[in-house]
Amino acid sequence: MHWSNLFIPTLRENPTEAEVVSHQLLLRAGYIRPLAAGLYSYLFLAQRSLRKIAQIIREEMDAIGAQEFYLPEMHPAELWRESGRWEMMGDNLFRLKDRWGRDMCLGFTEEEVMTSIARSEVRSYKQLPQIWYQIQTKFRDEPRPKSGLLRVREFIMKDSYSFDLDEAGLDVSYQKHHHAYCRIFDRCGLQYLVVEAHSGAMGGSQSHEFAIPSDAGEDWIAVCAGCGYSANLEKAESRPMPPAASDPDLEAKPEKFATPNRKTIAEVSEFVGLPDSSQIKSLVMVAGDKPLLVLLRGDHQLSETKLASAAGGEVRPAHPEEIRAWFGAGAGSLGPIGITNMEILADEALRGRRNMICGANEDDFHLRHVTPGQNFQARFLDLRAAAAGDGCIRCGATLDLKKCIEIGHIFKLGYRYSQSMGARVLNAEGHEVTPIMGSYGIGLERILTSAVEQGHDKDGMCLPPSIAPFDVVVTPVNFNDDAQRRAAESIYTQCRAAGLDALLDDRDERPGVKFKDADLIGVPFRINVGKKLPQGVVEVVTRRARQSSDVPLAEAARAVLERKTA
RNA sequence: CGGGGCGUGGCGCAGCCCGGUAGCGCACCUGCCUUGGGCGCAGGGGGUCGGAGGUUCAAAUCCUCUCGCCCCGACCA
Repeated sequence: MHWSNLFIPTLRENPTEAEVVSHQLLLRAGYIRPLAAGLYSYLFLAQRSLRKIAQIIREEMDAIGAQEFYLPEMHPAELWRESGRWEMMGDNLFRLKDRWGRDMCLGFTEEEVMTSIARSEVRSYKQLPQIWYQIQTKFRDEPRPKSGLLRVREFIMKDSYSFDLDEAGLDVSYQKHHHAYCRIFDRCGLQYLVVEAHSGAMGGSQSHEFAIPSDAGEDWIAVCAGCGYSANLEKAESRPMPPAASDPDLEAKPEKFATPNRKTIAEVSEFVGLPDSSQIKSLVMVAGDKPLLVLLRGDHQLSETKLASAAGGEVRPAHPEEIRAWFGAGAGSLGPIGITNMEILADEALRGRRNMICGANEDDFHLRHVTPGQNFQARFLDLRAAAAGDGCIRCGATLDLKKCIEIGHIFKLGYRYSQSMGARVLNAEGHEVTPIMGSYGIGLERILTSAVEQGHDKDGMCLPPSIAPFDVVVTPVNFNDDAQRRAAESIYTQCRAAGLDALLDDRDERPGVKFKDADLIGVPFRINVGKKLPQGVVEVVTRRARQSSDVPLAEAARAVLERKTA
């Protein structure tokens, strides 16, 4: 294509609203323009890149026997009521009414639609397994869209769904997806982690997340440098660092002492001259309408996800009035001793500890010499969030926390949807059974965004050739020079004949402008046709490495092809 | 939903405190010039100052309300 005819509105300066690099560059390079909060128009370059990403995904999904569908993105509420998600999704679901007043919603994911097709058409185990997918727009009414294309209200997702007769079959479908996802992200030129993930409130037994380490990300991933264990912080287990001070070795009874105006862990620590890890942190949470007293080591943080799993549902912090009513004291003076009106859950890190400090359930008083399991009883389980510096649960090496972008998620759904929506097949014995499902998502824009986050420099993007909008740009340094122009045209034709996505920068601009623009939009290779032309030589420049080499005119296209596939 | 910030030509900003003819850089158009990293010179077009109401002889500027956007937090299979 000829650049002079294209709409590639590059900007010299960064728009102020953009903070993360990928957002700035996608705007500056003329890939996208904002329409409203969390809604972007994908201009020519973005669309080309997304099409390449979609094609890679399509090829790899097809390779595992998945079948592409095209589904409605506007759904009747009835389907969502059947699965229970109409109520569960809350404000995140885009809802609307048709002219007859019937409730509708915009596609969030497609479990309901896929399951409804399966239940009405799939009758026999002989038809299983099935893997169905789509690459379409999804809608989520995010409370806070942010970071360019990273968190938006309308985006493109590849989501697939597997239907199997039994768990062994689901394992196979899951592994196929795991494999396909690795192929997809490899081909997109991304460096990613495969991490154990929380399977969520929707049930499900196993889940992995594909994560791109990046400061722009919103997920925290715990990574072990020793054995490679990695898990989403919502799920990660760890061995805590030992307490900063050893427990006093003495037989003593809990003893009340005054702590005037000391409410926080830090204030009490300073007052008693002991580290945070010598204290018991007491949090009051509410699951449904049931209060829970949650105990952690003073320097640890609660993982609400782990607590929710333990409690079997969503949890929230108790309100100050509730705490006052249940404990007779404020939040700064709580402890487990004497508490009989609610269940007490204690983090594993408190097991075996002795003579610790906790609140006395009386304002401005604490207790010392409190020994878990002796002075109070509790259910011990893993409740704390892993922290950087903790030991790996598998090998003991030090865990690191990395911020990541979640680009893909695979998920054993189990019977959640097939059960509630009544999908049934006959098995080999002629008995009616419920098929087991998996669901598997990839965010297309997040692949592009991650590629920019991982590949950029001060001049712009350095996109991997597989997903860049063009492979190569041919740049005659002086387009008014007839010889250069003719040579550039001929090289451009050569490139196209070689199967390269080529762009000819035929604009009557100064060389600096052309070079800057080419760097900005991230085309992986550039062929400069300039002052060496009289010797029959042009330059092939690799964007990412900023390497330039002289090649004979006739070999320019082949040189790019070699570098692209290298 | 809580906290903070910002809305002035396509983009980046100044002007606002202390009311008095709306400005700068880039981009855009015309001409000349120039051609290896966002040239140079000259001329030119383009703005309901987010919106509504109020105060005032007079509002981009002061007051009230409102809308939008960004950031932090909460939220987020």
